Amino acid sequence: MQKENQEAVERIEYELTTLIRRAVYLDISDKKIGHLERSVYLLLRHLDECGPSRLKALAETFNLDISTLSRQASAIEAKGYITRFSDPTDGRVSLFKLTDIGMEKLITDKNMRIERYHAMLDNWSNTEKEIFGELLERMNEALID
Amino acid sequence: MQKENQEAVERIEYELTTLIRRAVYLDISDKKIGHLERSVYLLLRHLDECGPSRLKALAETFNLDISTLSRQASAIEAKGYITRFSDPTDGRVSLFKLTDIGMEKLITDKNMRIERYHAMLDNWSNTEKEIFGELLERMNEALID
DNA sequence: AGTATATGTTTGTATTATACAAGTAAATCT
DNA sequence: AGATTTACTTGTATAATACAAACATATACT
Repeated sequence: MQKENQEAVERIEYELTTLIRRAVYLDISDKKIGHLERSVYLLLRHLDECGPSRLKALAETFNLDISTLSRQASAIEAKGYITRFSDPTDGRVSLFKLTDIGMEKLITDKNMRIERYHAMLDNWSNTEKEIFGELLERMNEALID
Repeated sequence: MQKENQEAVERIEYELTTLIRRAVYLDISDKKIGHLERSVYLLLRHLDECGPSRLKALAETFNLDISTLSRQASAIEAKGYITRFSDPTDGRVSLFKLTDIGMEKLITDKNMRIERYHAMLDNWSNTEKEIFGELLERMNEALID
């Protein structure tokens, strides 16, 4: 079953698998130079965007087991970036929200990341950046099962 | 230091981190339905593209420790997808190459992956796919330290 | 040639992220 | 009020990884 755009799709497959490997490596290196780990960054970012969240919702967002999120959240809480409070309408539920420190960390880290993207994409035209962002967004839509 | 294309870059940063999380998850799910793990897939693909390779070179390619590659390669060898042979010019070096079975596995897996990309990108135009592939390739260039 | 040093790989050990299962606490249903 | 469900935590096992030590082979120096 040969597709008309076989080559383009093969290239996308190739480049995306490569990109993921490199990006994951970059995250690991980042950790060593003081950036937040990706998991922490994503969790803080989610709380910032979506407001207080419970573990179950976070686990679904990140496609991870609740027990994993439970430990992640506890660790991030211990660092003082988030706090936990009881849902007034349901005593079983722990809700998590950003602390001021967490918000500062998030902003700092986000800016460092964006700064790096600026540097990496220095020689791209505005239009190219816009198109890339748009296509990435569509790719992300497509990646949802 | 406000950049003229701040928004586009922020969007790229956002979408890329999201994409990585989703893609990593997809890889884990894939493993469960019979696909090769990403690490195995990448190693087989590299051997196919670059010919017989030594551990040190593989470790550098994937930004992993040599000891990690040593174990990965042994595991893949045990499955029969690659074989090891001595470099005739240097008795210390083990070179790895694909077996016939490994090549078959690689082709099958690659086709499954590409098939899925075809399905995911079904409603993209040819031009969009081409542009996305090209920009991904440039992004990958940019990601090299 | 013989010893010291460098290189390539393997193996031992510790850490981390993860899932699954069992346990605990709180809410809901009857 | 007791049974069931839901939300979370904790115990345990596994896998991927890095770092360090060990081992084998090659190269360099004298």
